[in-house]
Amino acid sequence: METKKIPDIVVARLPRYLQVLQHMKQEKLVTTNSKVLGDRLGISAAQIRKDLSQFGEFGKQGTGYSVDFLINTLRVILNVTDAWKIVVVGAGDLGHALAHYQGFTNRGFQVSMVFDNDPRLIGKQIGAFTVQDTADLIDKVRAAEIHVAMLTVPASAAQKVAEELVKAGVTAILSYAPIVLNLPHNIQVQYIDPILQLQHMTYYLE
Amino acid sequence: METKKIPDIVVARLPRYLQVLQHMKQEKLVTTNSKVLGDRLGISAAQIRKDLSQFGEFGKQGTGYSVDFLINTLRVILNVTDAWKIVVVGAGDLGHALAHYQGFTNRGFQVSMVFDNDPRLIGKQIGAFTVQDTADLIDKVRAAEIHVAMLTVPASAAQKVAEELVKAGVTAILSYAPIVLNLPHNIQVQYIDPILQLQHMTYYLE
DNA sequence: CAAGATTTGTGAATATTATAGCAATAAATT
DNA sequence: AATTTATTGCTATAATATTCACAAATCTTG
Repeated sequence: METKKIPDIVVARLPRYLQVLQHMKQEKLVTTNSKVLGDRLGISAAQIRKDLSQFGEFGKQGTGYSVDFLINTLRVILNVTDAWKIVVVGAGDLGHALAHYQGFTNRGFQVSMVFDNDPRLIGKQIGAFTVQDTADLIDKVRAAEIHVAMLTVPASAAQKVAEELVKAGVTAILSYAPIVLNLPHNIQVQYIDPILQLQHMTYYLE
Repeated sequence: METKKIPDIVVARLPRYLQVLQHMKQEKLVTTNSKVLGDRLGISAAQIRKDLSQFGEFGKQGTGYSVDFLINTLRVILNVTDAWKIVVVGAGDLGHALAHYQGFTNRGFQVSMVFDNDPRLIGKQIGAFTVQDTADLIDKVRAAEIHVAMLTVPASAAQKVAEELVKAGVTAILSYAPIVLNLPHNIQVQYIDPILQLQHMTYYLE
């Protein structure tokens, strides 16, 4: 093992490995190997071994990998051993969907607060959460020490809200707004825009 | 210009270029250049020029690119000059959000049908759509000649529904289910799983 | 317990992707 | 109209990423 700078493209694959391993665990598989993992992911076995070898030696020759051990290892590497609190800003359909989604807990996250600036939504209940006024966002998010946010406001509001989140101490933002956010370099930003992925596919259609 | 095989990684960037160009058009910008585009996208100017040059010569030395012309060109390349009809399967919160979303039309898509297998949802109205029974999916999607689908059913149902979509003639699927689908090679598949992106970011957090 | 079958981790070889740099061209300026 | 400035498209180069292939380690089988 060599602890140099790990390429980001490798880091990006680790969550997928973890996802498949957690499915394997549900299927009661106790051990696996790079060939099987690769087949499930559409990735070569060599790549999986190389990626993992960046972080240590987790397998055993002749046998492969312990599913449980590799899950735990990847959770440590990806920093999701505990659940990160998440703030959702934007209580529209998408915010609703995220606030209701049951899949976060066993993958390292938990929605903790939901905000919106629409008076018709403020105070309303969404599952376990009461929609709070975005005007109070900075104070409340800072007080709760939340560092991860999901942004589901309209594109026109996204930049402003993102800046408020940063002021509140958030350092990782997953934005569903179809615009490029302009934020300090130390802030992690990822985007979800289904249309980008649809257009990627239509390129290959007749 | 050389029409060899275009690398997929280049194709994946084109929708982002188109997105930014459409914003520029809204801002009434008439021309732009690789430097400005690159700054907005966090990509080098050379890369943008190189990517575009794979498809032809669209710029003018000393001036840059016409925003309108480049938008039209990218729409042709990405095959989104007309609007693709989309079927949404799964009428939960996420399906609702997608059915209501106003952003598809001017980017090459239009939701046309919504399905679910839950008797409590079938027949219900979601915006302009009546939720239809998944039992009728194959016939109705085939009859409507829909080739693009968004899958928002629970993970446990996703593989089965995806196979039905393929039988119905769908060749591009955007899946929100957090599992890897197993489908014929000629089917385009893309995934949206916010947790993968959250975990990618937490790797870099303290 | 020896022989054969597996499977890892990794250095070396290949392949792919990104960047640098510049001739060519167009526009702006004097 | 000559000079300067801006910007493309593209070739050459550099940087990254992937795959190959094999010694070493472990398990399986007779």
